[in-house]
Amino acid sequence: MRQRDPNKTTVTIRDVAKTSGFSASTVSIVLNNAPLARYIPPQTKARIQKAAKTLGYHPNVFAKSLRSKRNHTVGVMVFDITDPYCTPILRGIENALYQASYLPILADAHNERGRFERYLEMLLERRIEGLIVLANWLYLDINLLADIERGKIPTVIIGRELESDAISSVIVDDEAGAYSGLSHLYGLGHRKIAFVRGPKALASSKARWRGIQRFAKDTGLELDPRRIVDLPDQRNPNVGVDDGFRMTEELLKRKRPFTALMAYDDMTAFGTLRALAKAGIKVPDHCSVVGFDDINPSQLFVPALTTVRQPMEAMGAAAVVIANDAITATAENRTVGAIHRKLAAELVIRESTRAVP
Amino acid sequence: MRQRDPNKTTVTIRDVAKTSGFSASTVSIVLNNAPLARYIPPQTKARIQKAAKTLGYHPNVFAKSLRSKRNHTVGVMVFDITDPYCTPILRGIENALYQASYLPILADAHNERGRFERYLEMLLERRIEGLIVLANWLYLDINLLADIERGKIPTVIIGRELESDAISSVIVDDEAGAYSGLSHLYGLGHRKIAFVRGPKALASSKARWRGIQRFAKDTGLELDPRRIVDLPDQRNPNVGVDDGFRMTEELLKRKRPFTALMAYDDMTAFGTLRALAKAGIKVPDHCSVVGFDDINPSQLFVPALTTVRQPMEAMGAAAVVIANDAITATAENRTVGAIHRKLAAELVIRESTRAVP
DNA sequence: TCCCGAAGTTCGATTTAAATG
DNA sequence: GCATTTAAATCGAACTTCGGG
Repeated sequence: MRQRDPNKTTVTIRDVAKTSGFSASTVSIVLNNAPLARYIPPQTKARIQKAAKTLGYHPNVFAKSLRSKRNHTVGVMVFDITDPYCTPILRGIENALYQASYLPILADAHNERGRFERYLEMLLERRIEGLIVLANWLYLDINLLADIERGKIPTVIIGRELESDAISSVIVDDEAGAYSGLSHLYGLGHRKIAFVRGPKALASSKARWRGIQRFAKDTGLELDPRRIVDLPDQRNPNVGVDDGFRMTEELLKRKRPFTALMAYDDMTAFGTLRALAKAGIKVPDHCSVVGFDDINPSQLFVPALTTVRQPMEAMGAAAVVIANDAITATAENRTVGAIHRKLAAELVIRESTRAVP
Repeated sequence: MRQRDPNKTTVTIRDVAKTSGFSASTVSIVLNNAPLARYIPPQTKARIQKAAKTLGYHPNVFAKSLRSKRNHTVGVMVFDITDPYCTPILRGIENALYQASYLPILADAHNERGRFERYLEMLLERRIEGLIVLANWLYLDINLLADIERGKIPTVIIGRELESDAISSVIVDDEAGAYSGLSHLYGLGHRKIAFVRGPKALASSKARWRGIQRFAKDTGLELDPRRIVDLPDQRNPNVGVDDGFRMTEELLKRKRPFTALMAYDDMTAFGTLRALAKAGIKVPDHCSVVGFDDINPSQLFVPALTTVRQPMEAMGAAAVVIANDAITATAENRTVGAIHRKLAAELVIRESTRAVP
């Protein structure tokens, strides 16, 4: 026999029905403003709405989702939330999601493949409506994409363009960004310029270097191989500083003087700044330094770092727009192809660069 | 008439039942390893498990949650995710949650009250099982707590102890931390020490200052009011740098020489470093500087900042433990009182402090 | 009584088909 | 037929009860 819990705390649609004097169906129709609601007299509507309000009725999202197969939730997978590059992007995602009344479930892969897969599984089980992956560092390969595609979940990757082309992406124009950074140095009169390039395995390293080469070609600037070093292939972004330090010391050891240095990214530039300070070389007086990314600490540094800014919040927002479009398309049974957005980087001139004397 | 969609993509428990040749009930019992499962012969179990695997069966979480009223989700509310203080705590929360197979829903209040309330509403509607609030900055008052208590959701606040005492909290021992920071300076021989205190409205400001006063009393150190300035009451943590800069300039203007300075937090210290550099005062040669927090950029700085470290990851993890205990207690219909944990801060000596010559 | 398995009810909301005046 | 309302089926899984050997 049906036994209702007398001291239950949750109020259901049936409670609203009872106190308003109508059936659950009618309550549902009114409260959701369903098509049928147009036949229902305003008086009835008013009574139902009043009852719902006085009872403090909140529809149970599980029951709702069970039928509608929607839950207004998207998964956000980052590879390392402690990476300062992540946070502004996360902010952009969160903000755009908020506007669209979505809620993000956060997953941090800690740069570990196994953890990524486990999280992906958990997110898929929750029937997230979309997935945004912040692929700043780790290599994504095809296997885990298979999982995503199997689930038919609209997915957007930020910071990396996938070979497969089946998944949408948002990236920054690394080539043009590097071009503008070097152009700034060149405009200040620098000709002997050193470079700490990024890890070879990263697509962004290649793209940024293409920008450098293009500028050199355009202006006739000489790129001396003895003033060029490469960051090793590694995974943990936080050791980027140490690597930047080491590679700059390596550069210094070579005794090829330079009046400016372009670092792969801001983290690397911080290492450079440290190495330069240790060697007694003043920035920007004796040497100018340019970074890439414009992560939060860059503006705090003394001297504040001149850098090429990635529009991180905008990138996060752009990813949400793409995901949202794909989600509504899926809901309406339409199909949309993958979308690839490339956003412009912007040079931010601060204190670490100066005209060559 | 019942019409099953032939090209449906989701596989349900009934599908597993059909292909395994047993009923849905049995499948449920086996797959959840329910109490009744002990009567079921291994052979049956094996067949069911095999069928589930080959079909790629994933139980529908909505249906599950609808009955069990549990969804293994907790809400994590931050006040500003771009604050570098947040991220390590978030990491600690995420990691502990992961161990316990919970997933976090992230909400960022942007330091806005209205946004906090809206998010709280959204989270409550989702029937989150617990709530962790990272209250680093904004003032929380009683109204919004009412909402929380009404929902009977286990809640933990990090970074602030509530007056009401009904809600659990995790904080750092600000007083002892400040004590140890000053003790370090004193041990290096500093006697003329300047202070940039935190905003008066913050509890942590008061606690840290108590630590300072206690140390002064213990050692007979003189606290000269002309070497003390206060940060204004404000909300945005990122302007902390500017305020630190301004207050340090104010200090410099007073012409009361000092050989060391204690800043309210690291952000403030960055401002101090900038002001000192501008005035031609070398750190640590002419002046030592101590911060508080040990946010990520502090170790990157040149000179790297000596600071009092908050165990941020541990604080996040501790909050999860408290929340988890409360959740299981609620599930078992027990009641637990609020728990208040105070974690020790740790002095981290780097490059910004040195013995007075 | 013990073992094994199935039928049926329930969670809370949506929606279709049907009933009422 | 029309306007208004509702009973009943449904979503997918869990749990209680029941029956046959």
